[in-house]
Amino acid sequence: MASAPKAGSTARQRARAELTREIKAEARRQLAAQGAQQLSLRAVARELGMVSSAIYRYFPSRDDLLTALIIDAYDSLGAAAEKAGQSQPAAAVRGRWRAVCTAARNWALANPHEYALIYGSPVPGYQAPEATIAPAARVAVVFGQILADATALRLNAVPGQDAPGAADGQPQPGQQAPGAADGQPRSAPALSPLLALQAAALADAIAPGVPAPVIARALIAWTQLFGMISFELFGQFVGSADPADEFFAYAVDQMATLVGLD
Amino acid sequence: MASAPKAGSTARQRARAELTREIKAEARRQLAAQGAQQLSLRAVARELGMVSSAIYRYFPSRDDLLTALIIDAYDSLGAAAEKAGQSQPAAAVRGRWRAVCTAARNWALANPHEYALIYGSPVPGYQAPEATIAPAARVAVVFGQILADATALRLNAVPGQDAPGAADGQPQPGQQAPGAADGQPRSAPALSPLLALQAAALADAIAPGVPAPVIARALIAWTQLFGMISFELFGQFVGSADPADEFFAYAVDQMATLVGLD
DNA sequence: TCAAGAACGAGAGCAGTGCTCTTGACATCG
DNA sequence: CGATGTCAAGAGCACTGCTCTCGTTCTTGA
Repeated sequence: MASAPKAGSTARQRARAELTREIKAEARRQLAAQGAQQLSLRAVARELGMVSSAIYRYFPSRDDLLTALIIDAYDSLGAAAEKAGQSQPAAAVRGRWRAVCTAARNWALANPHEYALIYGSPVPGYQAPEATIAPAARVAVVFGQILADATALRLNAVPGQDAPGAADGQPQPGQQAPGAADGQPRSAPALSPLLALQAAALADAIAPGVPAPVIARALIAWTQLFGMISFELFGQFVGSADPADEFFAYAVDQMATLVGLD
Repeated sequence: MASAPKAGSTARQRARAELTREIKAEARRQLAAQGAQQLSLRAVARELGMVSSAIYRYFPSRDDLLTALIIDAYDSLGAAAEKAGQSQPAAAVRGRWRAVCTAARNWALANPHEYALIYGSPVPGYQAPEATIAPAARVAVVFGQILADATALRLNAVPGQDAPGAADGQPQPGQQAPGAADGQPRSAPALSPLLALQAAALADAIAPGVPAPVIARALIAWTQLFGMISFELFGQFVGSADPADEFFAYAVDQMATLVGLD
């Protein structure tokens, strides 16, 4: 984000950007080492050879430092997901889905404290500021693109036939469930009006052209993915699916089928 | 748990049990009001009119107090799930599944900080002690019973025919996927050896007689459920499935179908 | 019954935290 | 050159978890 030192700045501004970056780097180091709870402004300052009050010139409070780290974490995870999403040909939607899910898990396993920071319980009174929602959406956008590509592929494959109730994202309730013969994985219950609306809005935002029922199922897969990662990371799997590698692969596959990825 | 004052104790023991309970109650109040991070032994002591060091006679450290609260939270959630699981006739497996899921969500919404305590990021160096795993398993046990009942029902309904590869919970890989005609929701990929083993062990523990593939899918549903609740509680749904009531009902239904609940 | 001993509450104290305020040095710009 | 704004530093406040010591009180065993 704002970590590239602008060339045309005064020395003071460059020094400020530099120090801001160093503070974040040291804070990230402590975060990775001991978790968010143990992140101490004083310790960061100590490590950087400055006095604690100086930190407040750069981050007005501990929460602001944490927010910066949260944004970085979202961006880091988002970049990993995007890279994984482009690692395969656009048409290989199922392979891309698998790659993105695996990338998300690997990122979480490699950066458990960062993951806990963004997908664990939010810090006490902490309210996610506006600046976090865009980076937070990056992973969702990757999934949306895969869905959109899959939908477009299906439409092209069967030129004369519309995707079931897809055009307006607002199918008549109870009308588009018959038979699982057209790529829809299975007869699905009709979406409630509000849910259909939410799905349509989501499609408009990040997955143009994708039918609402597919979006709704993708939401399921989305929550399943991060639920699974959280369970693994937070130790909820001990005694059941631990180690979780094979269960993870199985679940990713099942969810791909659920959302109708070929 | 150990909150009922034993009758045949000395006055001192009764006073100790009483005070232990009061400390936990006040701590729970603070937890509900401000979250685990803000839970302060000193504040608890202050509120109880005692001096902070006295608390250490009852809980050797802050973590021990938190552990007690965690166990209580698991028990509270487990009790809610069990009650919901028994709110309907045993044969109504799908209705029971729905009831238990809804109960879990309602409990989480009513006790967000307690939920975050047990399903959010684990506190810094906190390692879940042995005493927590039994209460933590209560919800899983409820789900296991529903699965076991569903399996038994299916076996009784088709007396001459075994459930596919169910008897030993260890079906021959790649053998039981053909056709979705027997209650299995859909052709499913074969389980990997390790996953089949984990599922079989899990079945032995809490869901006797349930085929391994069903267990594996139930694990998916399990992680999906808590992933969904976490996303709702931790604000990951803002802008997408918020409010989440209808999405929740939809997802619960889809997961019931996934695990093959009629 | 009565003394030894365990359990207890109170208090002082240590090391640490986030954060505020003031002070004096320095760089930048008019 | 001088005014202005930025900066690091330090002292200090209120708070935290936790330890240790000190009398007191209750429990228990001889």
